Amino acid sequence: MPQDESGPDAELVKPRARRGGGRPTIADVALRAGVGAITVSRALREPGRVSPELRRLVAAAVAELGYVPDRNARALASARADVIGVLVPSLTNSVFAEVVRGIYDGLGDSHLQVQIGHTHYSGLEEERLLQVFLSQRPSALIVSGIDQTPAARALLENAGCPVVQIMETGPDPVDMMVGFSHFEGGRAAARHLAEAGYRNIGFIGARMDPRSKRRLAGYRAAMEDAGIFDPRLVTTTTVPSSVSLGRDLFREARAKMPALDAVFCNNDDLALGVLFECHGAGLAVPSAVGIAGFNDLEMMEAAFPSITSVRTHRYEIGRLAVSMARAAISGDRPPQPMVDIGFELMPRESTKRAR
Amino acid sequence: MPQDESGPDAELVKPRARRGGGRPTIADVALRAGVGAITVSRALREPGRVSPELRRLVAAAVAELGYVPDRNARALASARADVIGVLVPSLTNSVFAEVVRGIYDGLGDSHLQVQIGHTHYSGLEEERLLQVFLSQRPSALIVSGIDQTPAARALLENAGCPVVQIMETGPDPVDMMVGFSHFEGGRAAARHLAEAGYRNIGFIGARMDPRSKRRLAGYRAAMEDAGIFDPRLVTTTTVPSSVSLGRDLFREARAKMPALDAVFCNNDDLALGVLFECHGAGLAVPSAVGIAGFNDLEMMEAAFPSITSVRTHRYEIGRLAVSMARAAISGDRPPQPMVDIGFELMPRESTKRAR
DNA sequence: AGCAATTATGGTAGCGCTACCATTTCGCGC
DNA sequence: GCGCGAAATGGTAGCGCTACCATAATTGCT
Repeated sequence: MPQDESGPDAELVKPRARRGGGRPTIADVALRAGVGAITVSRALREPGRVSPELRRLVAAAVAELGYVPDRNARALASARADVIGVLVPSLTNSVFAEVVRGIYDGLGDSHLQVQIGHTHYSGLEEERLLQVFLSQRPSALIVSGIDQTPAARALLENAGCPVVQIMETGPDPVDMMVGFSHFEGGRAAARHLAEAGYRNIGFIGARMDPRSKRRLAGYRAAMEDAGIFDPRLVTTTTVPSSVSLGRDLFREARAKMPALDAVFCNNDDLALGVLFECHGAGLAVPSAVGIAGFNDLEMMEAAFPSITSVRTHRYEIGRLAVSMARAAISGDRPPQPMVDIGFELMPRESTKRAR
Repeated sequence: MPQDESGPDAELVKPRARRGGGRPTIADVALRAGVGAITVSRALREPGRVSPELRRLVAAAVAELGYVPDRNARALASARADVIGVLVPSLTNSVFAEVVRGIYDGLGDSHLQVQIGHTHYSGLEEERLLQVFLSQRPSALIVSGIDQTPAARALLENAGCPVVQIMETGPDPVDMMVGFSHFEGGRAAARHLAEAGYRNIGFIGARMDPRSKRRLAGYRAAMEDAGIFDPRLVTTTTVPSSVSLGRDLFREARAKMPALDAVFCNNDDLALGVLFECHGAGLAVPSAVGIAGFNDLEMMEAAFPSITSVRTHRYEIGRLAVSMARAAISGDRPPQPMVDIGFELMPRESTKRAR
């Protein structure tokens, strides 16, 4: 016990104001409850290991003092921060915004916090952020995609915490995985257009990150199966996606291939742009041009005509990723470390060609 | 100095493996560089206070050992986490997604991290999150809006760190403020519609959070100025905004007021829904119905016809908020603690009524 | 030259918590 | 009755860093 407020040597050793600003500490709670500090710590973290009586005493003292544990001290002492690091390419992409919403919702009443990093679709930035995150000893990591650089992959493998890769499925998970096959998603969309009777089905893609490339590969597979693939049907750019880019790319595609009678778009923003371009150019949808998008954002159903899209379960991916991470943190790893959450083709007016 | 690796009492006091997992610490760097630990600390945080020679030695030792400072230890010792807490209503609202992007970009090369909390438009949730954030002693707080509950307001005033309120301007800032007048934005949009020759100008609003209410008030002021206000022109709901909700509300508005010849929408999602509803119902835009939105998302310009909207500077608000916070953290508060960043009316095809 | 005022550097003592081990208490089987 | 393992509780010693103060080295001034 250091000393009383007016102890004999109060002049000698000035009891300088507590650095922390006078918030109650675990020692204050322990004193008030008449137990050891460690018991307070346990009562808060593993209530099962403390007798009900003491648990009640501690709870009362916590309430009386308005005690709030100091996360920084806890993290330092346990060499583990109650933080889940999340790496996404971008938050303005509403697909990832919904994933992140799912992640937050999945936290529930746990004391975990989320730390978000934006890779801007750059592997190098991803490496850098991983290092920053790891320097905090996170409880878990959630990363987007399966195309990490070798260095990033090594960091993840030695992270010393659960890792969940999201958005995609693949053969070689670092640890756990929740996603779906973009290849199959692309294939399903292209097949749907072919079955609807369209013949010159274009592909329009922006950004062309790895997932977009796999959608393109799926499209190509379906087109080759149907014997109607032609490289001139494909129009892509590395420019980030937008609605107006959809208009531009569609114009470009038609210029290259005037017989174009349908397009499968990389994502829904582009699809919306194509729809507007058709309106502007007086092309009837779906009779003259069929349109299919990817992700099935809310507006696809509300559009006129409503736009066919491949629904992806973004919110659920976020929730599931967190729930798997939480399970792994508490020691019981999910029996199934890889989850293919699938997708759903949503056929709508924009591909109902009158035959 | 505790003891050598094979000191005399190495058997007595087992030098158990370092808890932290063997990462180099500041003491290792100090030893390597031949300086005191505190000098290393200073060389990293305030290089100006260390001689160039030692600075170089320290930098070399850091590089050799791959030293990364432990944020948790730093936060505990300094009673200050290098974290900016950010409270937004929702991240799936792309308006706030862009604010957040601006915030991240505004961090630049500082060592600050961002912690995001979602209030879900709830004052109580905002209070709860503020308490969680404050328990970490953040370096600064950025909160959305000016309508905090009294309890939240008190928390902010005693936060002990810079606080920036964003998205709006108002008379009584907690500390600093970056935003614009939603009232004036709403007024400008309504006035524009009136000047374009529309007479029965409706207001469509979803969610109706405080900012939406102020836009409505601005609309009403403009309408009363023009002598054409009628309460039946206003159609609102507390349901969250969406494109399909825009369609529904517009149908509702027309049912109530068949003479409706224009609408000012709370936001761009609703405006897009109105456009689709017009397409679906065969109503010509802009001749039969004028449409104006709010925020000026990218798709407004790309729509057909392009949609008039009030451009808000969301990304800039985020950037500016961080730069003000950073200035305040380093002691030089911006001379101008309140910034009205304004807005810009973007007149487009959807309100070009042929007269 | 002499001395205060200023720098640059270092030592010490925590920040508030938890890992680790020690101690105590209890119930159980023989 | 006694030993023994399990459960409950506590003490001690840090986790890695920085605030605070002390000391040493330098400067500026009269």
